Amino acid sequence: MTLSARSLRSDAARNRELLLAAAEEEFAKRGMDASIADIARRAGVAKGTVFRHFATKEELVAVVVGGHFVSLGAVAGELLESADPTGALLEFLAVAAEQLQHQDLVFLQAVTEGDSTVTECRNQLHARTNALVDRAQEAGGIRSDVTGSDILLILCALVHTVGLRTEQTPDSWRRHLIILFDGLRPQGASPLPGPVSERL
Amino acid sequence: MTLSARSLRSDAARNRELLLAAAEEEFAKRGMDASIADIARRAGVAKGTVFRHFATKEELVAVVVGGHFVSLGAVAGELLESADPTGALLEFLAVAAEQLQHQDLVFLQAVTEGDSTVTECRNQLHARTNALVDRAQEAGGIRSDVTGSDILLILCALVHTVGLRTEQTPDSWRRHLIILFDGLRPQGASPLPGPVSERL
Amino acid sequence: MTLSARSLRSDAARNRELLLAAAEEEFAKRGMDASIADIARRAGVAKGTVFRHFATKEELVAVVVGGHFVSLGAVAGELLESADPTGALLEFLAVAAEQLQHQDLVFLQAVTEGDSTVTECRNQLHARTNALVDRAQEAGGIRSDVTGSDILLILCALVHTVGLRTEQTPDSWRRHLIILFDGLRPQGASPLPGPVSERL
Amino acid sequence: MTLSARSLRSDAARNRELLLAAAEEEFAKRGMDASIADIARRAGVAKGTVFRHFATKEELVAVVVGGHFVSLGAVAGELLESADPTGALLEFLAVAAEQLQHQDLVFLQAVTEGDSTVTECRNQLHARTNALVDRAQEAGGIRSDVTGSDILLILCALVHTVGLRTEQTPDSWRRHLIILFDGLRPQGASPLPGPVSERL
DNA sequence: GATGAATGAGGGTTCATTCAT
DNA sequence: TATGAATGAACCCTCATTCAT
Repeated sequence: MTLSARSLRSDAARNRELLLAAAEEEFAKRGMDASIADIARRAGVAKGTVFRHFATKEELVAVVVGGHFVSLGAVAGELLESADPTGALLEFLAVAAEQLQHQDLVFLQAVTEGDSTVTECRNQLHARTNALVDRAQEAGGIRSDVTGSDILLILCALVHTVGLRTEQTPDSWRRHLIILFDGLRPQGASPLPGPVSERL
Repeated sequence: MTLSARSLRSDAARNRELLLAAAEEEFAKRGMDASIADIARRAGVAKGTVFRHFATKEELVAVVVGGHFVSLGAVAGELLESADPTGALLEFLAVAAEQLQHQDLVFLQAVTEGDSTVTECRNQLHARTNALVDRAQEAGGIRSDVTGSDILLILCALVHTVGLRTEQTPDSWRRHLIILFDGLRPQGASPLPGPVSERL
Repeated sequence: MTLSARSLRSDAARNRELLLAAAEEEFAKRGMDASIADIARRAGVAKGTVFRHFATKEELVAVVVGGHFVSLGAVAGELLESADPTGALLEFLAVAAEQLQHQDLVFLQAVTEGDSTVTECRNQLHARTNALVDRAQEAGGIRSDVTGSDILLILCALVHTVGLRTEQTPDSWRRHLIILFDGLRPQGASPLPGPVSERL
Repeated sequence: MTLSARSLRSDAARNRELLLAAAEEEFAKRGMDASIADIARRAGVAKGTVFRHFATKEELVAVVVGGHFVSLGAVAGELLESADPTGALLEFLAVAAEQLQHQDLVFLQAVTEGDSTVTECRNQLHARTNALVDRAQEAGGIRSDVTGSDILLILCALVHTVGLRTEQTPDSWRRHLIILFDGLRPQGASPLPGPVSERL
């Protein structure tokens, strides 16, 4: 009974994963203009099934975006244990960029504004990124006038351009990430104007 | 008749400008989701008039985006005369960012893919940016492994985030631009992987 | 086995009652717009269970409506024994109105058109109401040109308005019922045009 | 020019009338469940055209319902000039019932709750009906404990049943109207409980 | 050239109904 | 028998685009 109950649910769970994967790809391609119909088609389910799993298109976006925040937060959490603070920050950026390659968090986040679950995930990611930055700064690895918010924002921005150039130079963001990182070095850093807000 | 023909033409020209200005503002606010109806309303003309001037919404976008390319190209052209190559590049970035503040070229460009006029404008902008970069590199002002494409792309990416954070820290891109520029310094630059394509 | 079979059956019977009660309330609140999902939720069962008991939403409506017919028919049956024919009719109307207060039979019946069970129940109610009317007419209590159909129809109509005015004057139908009854008096009654059909 | 402008508008005006007529019929048949698609089809226009004329389904309902209020109000207004107050009230009821034959105002009004234009129309109708009733009462033609609200409500209720019985006895409401009117006679009227609200 | 009415495809969402478990 | 996941038709509504005037 438990088994059958579980297997029933596992079908549903499978659809949920298919839907999230499909949504990920469709949102990556078309942003919020991705249609529920396309997502359903890609997942191989009927349109109605989408709404069984996610009450609203916005909720679907929130889950997708929230998932990224959680996942990035986990990466940051692990790297906070690293013995090499500066290297940890660099690795965080690399891993994060790799992971975000197909998503434009900055863009999709706009839709999610106000969803408390997503906000929470984001805040945690934020806190951890700030911690990573703090440690790198204390170690003298990066300039002291930069914040975690700056870095996350730039990171998202860089990744944003990926989708548009896939066929040509899908890896250009790697170059740009290094330029960014070089811009974070403390030696000879130019002074920055006004602070960035704490929100991502 | 010549008179009336001319006045008609000047009326039409005026409408065209009104429409472009309105489109600029609406696209800035809502991206491609801006509706023709809203643009027409803001321009003070009827919906049908939009299509008399621009066969398609995409064409309207193309003209707006193309306008930005031309305008940025002009800025780059002037700065190519500057006696201070490195300063010229920095200034170009600052002016471009300022100008793009309300437009997301990278985003809107996707729609324009394939429009030959826009491509041409973009190529010119590209060529001039490359020239600016070359001169700065020759002067030893910036690292030698970076291209004009890299810089334009990063610039657009940074500006992309502006719209979403208007109320909080509308100027965060200024901070990020400086970080970018610091990342361009030749001293101790980390090696970059593979080249970026020539296309913007 | 008998035991478990029986317990299953009584569970099913219980669910059936729960569903009918839930349907009654939901239909009262939202008419035919009440959703199966809401009814199931209110009854505390799964959606699928609704369809095990009632093949169709229409069938569920038919059973609910039929139940009212049966119940009203029973009331009429009892009152046929009364020693005061005119008082019996008045009481019938009062009791019926009270009972229908939350249901719009005339409305819901439209959906039931053609269901033979409901038709049967309705015919019985009809017959008994006609009998009540006949007796009252013989006793000289009400005008002779009115039929049971007239009265049932008017009754349903009056009750129909109840739902819409709940907060304001939930009892206005009591006033209207009396006006109706006064209209039934034989003294000085105006002649009525053409007969009403026998169907409710 | 005025001519052409007007003819353009007259096409639109024609569609508007076609739509209102179609809406009238569809709402009569299915109440609020009438679909925009059906209304458009019946009017012979595309779905989108409905929304050009009426921003919302509710607005369409409001216009239809409001139209009835206005029209009934006009009838009442004329009859207020009559030399025979009691006859005027009877005629008002007859004309109103005739006109409402295919509409269930009480039902559709629920949707319109809160629309200020409709409310205004309804209030005027209300005021005039009250005036008709007052005059009939002063003339001793009808019982003194009844209000215009009572009468309108009953009238709508009676008419409500029409639609459901079209094929059988479409005119049964004529019978019921007379019964209602007989119930309004002052002689031997039974006392009515609590007052009805002023709102229709 | 300009207008704005008309079109119709497509979008998000709901819901009765079916069916595997 | 009961469950609840899946389906797909239908709904209201938006919007780029066309066209008669």
